[in-house]
Amino acid sequence: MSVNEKLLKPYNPKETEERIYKLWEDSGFFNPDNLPGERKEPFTIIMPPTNSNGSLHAGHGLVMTIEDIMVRYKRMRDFKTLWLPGFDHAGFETQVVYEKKLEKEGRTRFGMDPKELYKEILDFTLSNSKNIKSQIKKMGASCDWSREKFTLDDNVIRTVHQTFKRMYDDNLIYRGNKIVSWCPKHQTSFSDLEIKDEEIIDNLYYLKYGPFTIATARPETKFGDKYVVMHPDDKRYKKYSDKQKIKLEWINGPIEATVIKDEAIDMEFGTGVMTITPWHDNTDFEIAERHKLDKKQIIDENGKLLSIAGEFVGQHIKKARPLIIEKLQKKGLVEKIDENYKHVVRTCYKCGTTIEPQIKSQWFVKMKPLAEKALLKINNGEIVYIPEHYKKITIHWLENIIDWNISRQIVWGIPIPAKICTKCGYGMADLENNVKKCEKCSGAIVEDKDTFDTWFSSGQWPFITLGYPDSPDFKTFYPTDVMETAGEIIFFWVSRMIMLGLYITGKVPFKTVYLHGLVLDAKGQKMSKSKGNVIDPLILTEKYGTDAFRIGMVIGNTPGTSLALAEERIRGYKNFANKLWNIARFILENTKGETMAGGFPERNKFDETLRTERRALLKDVTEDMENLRFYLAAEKLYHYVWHNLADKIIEESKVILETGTNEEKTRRKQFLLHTLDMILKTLHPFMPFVTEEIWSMMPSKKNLLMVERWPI
RNA sequence: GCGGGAUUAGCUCAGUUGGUAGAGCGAUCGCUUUACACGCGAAAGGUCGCAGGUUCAAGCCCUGCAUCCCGCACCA
Repeated sequence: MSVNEKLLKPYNPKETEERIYKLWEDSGFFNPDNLPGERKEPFTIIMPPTNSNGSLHAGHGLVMTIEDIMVRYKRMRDFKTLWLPGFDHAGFETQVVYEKKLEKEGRTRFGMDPKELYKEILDFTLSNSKNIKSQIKKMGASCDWSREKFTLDDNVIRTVHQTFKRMYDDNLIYRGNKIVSWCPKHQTSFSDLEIKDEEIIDNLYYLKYGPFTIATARPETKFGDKYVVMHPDDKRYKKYSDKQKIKLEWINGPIEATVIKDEAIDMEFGTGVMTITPWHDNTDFEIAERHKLDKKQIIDENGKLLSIAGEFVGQHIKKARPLIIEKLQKKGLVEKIDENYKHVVRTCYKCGTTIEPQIKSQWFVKMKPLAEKALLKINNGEIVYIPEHYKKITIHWLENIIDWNISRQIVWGIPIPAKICTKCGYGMADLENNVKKCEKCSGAIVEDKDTFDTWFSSGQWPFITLGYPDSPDFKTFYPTDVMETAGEIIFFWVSRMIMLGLYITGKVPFKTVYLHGLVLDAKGQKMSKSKGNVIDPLILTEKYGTDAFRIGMVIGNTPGTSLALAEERIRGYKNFANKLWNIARFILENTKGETMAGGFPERNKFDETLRTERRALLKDVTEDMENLRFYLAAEKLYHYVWHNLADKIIEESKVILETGTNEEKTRRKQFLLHTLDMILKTLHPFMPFVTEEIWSMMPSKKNLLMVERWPI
């Protein structure tokens, strides 16, 4: 099909996109080593590794669009541009997805051979990532596939292990017997971030405990309670002294309780007296630690009562609670029940199961020293946050950081290279299987069966992907320039990358953090499978073209703000792609035979106005691009193309090209060609396919548009 | 309780250093005009949450208030 024939039909993204992407890929220009010209200054973005447990969703569409805009712009500005793609095994997330799949098949991971399970999930993940990769290509992403990384690649695991060892040697990682958040359904512990708070209305039970009345929402934990705690300043309980023993009748018979005075008690709450269950409550644990009190497990890992519960042993706490209350009532120990008690319970962020705090021996990262270093850099302004308020949020989090539990009791992840003493519980990092007995007590050791929190490894992603410490890539491209990701994972990922990056390499891993918001459905609701309102970006690109989807995701979407994705919106930008196509048709048809070489014939005042306008736009747009204000740049281009170039300039050109002198005609043709040239270049980062396609018909064309110079 | 954000046209949202309010979609009227009906033209629509303050000038800066959203912590 000749150029003109093609232009005579409406723009057809379906016919165009795959062909153009192949042109780009075959050119080799996605790889910074192959870019034309002298390029000294690098520009690097590490793509957030894509979860490989499903297919591409609208949020990914936004990531691919924004990052591609950045790298295409920088490539056109002569940077040695690297956008490094990756795929994420996504530890717990993927395991949850896979468990659901197993459930549907009537299977369960419990009782499965861990190696077998691992292999199944690996196959599942690899087949997903293959699919996602082709979907990323459909979005037009110009990333360097030759440098693609997977979070379970050998060198990733090796580096993560070395980091673990180094932190262990530096006393930044320790094995601790501490209270952790345990999900009884998923049978693993979590860090504090995998917890979702939920407000519920519950019963608050007022129970008689010897001479006291205690208030509790969880009577099922009270079997082992033998410490009764009150505030030292509470006048009501002045006559009781610290460590005083009191004999009293309790759920399963008489016990001896010990009075403890502790300032953690809120005198206003309930009766100002409580009993503690250190094994299953954070605050209680802390009180017990302070006073060196006994701790006893009441509830097992499945949420069932242990033998300490006497007749209730083996019962699930949910079922046991009313029975326990019944028994207490019979014994006359229930004073009253407040049925309207509003409080917050902590739940598993994935399944909503109530978290059961448990004391467990786990690996923890000491966060304070890491956070302090990060705070220094952030407060120094060494990392730019877009939008800015994320900086404050980060600082607030870092200033209040607590130690990070990095052990997970799941198979899908990077194994923790450590040995645990069976006698004293001491943990030892051991990369090469050298440890044969406990270094502390000489007791027998076992291999740690746990895996790392997936964020512990992805927190090292920027320097790992670039081949720390020896690779030339690491020297060239680290620290990276922009980390573009979802605002949601500012703590999970971004902040930890800063801390771990600083710790290992001594440098902040990126200079700018660009955080986008959530992509919501047209009504502004969060998309979810259960609500059935998930928008598949590929259906939209199929229907309206990838360019329409991309610019539709960008215009009017400020960083950090969530975006309601309405189909009509994308449709509107499809019309824009077509408009651009028709503008090109008009200009190319009316400038046949013209070349763009040489200067302009003498210009008159009128042309000068147009040229000034165009120059002002270019300056403005370039400034927006430099400041990552893509939503503004795109909108200005849109407005200029449609309401200036098409509505005004082309309309008056019809008259000039019809009735003008030869000189006027030539001058106008040149103006139109140069304007189209500039528009194609500046729109290219946003709408790479249609611009590249039109570019192929331009008289000024020498190389692919993707490596043309930005026209300023 | 601590922290962050939002409040601008019917809807979704822009508005960069303060200088007479913008876009898309929708709704109205009129056009098959040879780049484009995936289009063209015309008109409609906002006391910029409320109350003060700074300023020659405030959607934008300051103070207070209201409503909504999010994160963190927490009282058993």
